[in-house]
Amino acid sequence: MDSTLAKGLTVLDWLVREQRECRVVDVAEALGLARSNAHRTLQTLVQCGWAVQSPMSSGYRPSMRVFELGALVEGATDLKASLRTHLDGLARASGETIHLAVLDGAEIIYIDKFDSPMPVAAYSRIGGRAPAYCVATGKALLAALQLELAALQALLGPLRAHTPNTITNSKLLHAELVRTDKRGWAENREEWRIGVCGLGAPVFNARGEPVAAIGMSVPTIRFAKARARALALQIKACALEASMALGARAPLATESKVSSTQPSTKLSTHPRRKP
Amino acid sequence: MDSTLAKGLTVLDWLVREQRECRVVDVAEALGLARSNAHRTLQTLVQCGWAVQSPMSSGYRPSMRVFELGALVEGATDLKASLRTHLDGLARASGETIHLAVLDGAEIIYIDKFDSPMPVAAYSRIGGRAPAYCVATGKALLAALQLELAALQALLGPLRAHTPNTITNSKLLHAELVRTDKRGWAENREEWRIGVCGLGAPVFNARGEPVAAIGMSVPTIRFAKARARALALQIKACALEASMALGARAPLATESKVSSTQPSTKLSTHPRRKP
DNA sequence: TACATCGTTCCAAATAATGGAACCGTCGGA
DNA sequence: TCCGACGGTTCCATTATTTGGAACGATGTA
Repeated sequence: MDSTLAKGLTVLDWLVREQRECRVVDVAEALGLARSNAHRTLQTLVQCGWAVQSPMSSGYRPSMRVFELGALVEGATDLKASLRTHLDGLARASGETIHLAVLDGAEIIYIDKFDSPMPVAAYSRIGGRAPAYCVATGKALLAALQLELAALQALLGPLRAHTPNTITNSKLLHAELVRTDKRGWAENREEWRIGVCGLGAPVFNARGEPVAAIGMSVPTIRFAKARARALALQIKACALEASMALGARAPLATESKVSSTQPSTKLSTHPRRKP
Repeated sequence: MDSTLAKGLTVLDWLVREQRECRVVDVAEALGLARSNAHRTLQTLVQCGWAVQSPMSSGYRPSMRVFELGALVEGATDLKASLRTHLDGLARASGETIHLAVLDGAEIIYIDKFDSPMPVAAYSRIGGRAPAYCVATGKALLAALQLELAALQALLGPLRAHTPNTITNSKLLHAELVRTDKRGWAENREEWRIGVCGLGAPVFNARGEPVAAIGMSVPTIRFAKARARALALQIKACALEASMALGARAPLATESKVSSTQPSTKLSTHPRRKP
């Protein structure tokens, strides 16, 4: 373990999250480094182009290179571009806030967002995170992975309650995920933030792998049963179109003339994976 | 200069740009490191959460944390969100590809993009770069900085020609930037890519600082004089609205009843800075 | 079976990082 | 104007870390 590298990455991370111009002493204090050490580390970051130093104040900020690399990482740079039209359409049709999210371990990260004209209570940000098992996009992605109970438990660890509605029993969660995968969309009823419900559906690539989820955040007031159902179908349709745009194969017709060699369990209406 | 840190950052950078899962030997070869060294460095990146190792192939990829931090860096996370409506409107009104870009040294970086239904020859990517003096967004931002000739030369260095139309004389460039700042929009006539023209206008924040530029890429075929002019006025109007949305003050009325204490040179119709 | 490739571990030698001290510039009172 | 506090930067002997060759084991290939 290269401790100097770890130290430098910590400094960079801290610098980014601090969201303001930082001085040498700030870094030194915050991370418990000697002034000279903090100074040298920051200078190295500057020389490597990961930070910039203000010529007058001599304070430090992260450079745009971090943004540049971030944009590259989301291997989905094109994914985002290809799906933007779909998301925009959904945003207009529903009038609600729309998200695009990917799974990162036990959390989801929002990679794109369309704000509703009617603002939602919960504030979300591109690059922001949420526990996968608490939000609709996360549940949609987890469901699409079709994990066994044990694998699910291993991935998520203990389920913390964030509201009284959070599902904290992994067996219940697993059962819901199976249902979710079958019907093709996920639901969140104030399981992450009180006052905010959500709907989500997975998007598959040409290889049939779930690569992202389309989500919708809806204030509970506007989440009456009939409307929720209508929105859910909208999302599901949108996610299906999006999958098509990525080259996924069409769902298995009307499920009536499917050859009987197909396994009957867990048959969902999505582009198939694990063929 | 912490060389271990520099090495680690190089590895991370390389890993991100490689856009594929990389093995220890790949890194070792590409960067001239000993196998054991590359291995330890990658392990450190994984332990610090900047990379992930595939459990089966044991190959390495950058983690979503890099994306997360990138999104945070673009201090403009909210800038992007606030301007998205404007950009979208402009994209629809014009039918052309729209960009949002910020200045990073002598280059601009695209931080948002709306693709035209009629595709442009030049391919651009969110997170992509271009020389500021060759593209409309870059010229709009440079113009808004109101640099003296010497400062401009210092910032840009020698001007390389990327097409026969690229402006390679810094005096000519400076003169054009002064004009650009006055009229409120910038133009690029195949100075970066043959076949592609562009228009751009700066967006100012509440403190009157130029924070981004709205740009439009138009194939030369659709860039006839009359249309170009019409589009330029659209962009200028859009950028002004966007500036307002960020809290910039309105331009100085009709420039008629402006107090005579104002310096007469370089007076532009944008929200003022350097008060 | 033999061979090649690659990930990983180990360790003594070589090198780089560390942090205290000192220096210098700036700012804000007294 | 002088003083003291603060913070950025430089220096350097001590210390701790990184380094890379060698070796091991696993996996795949001729």
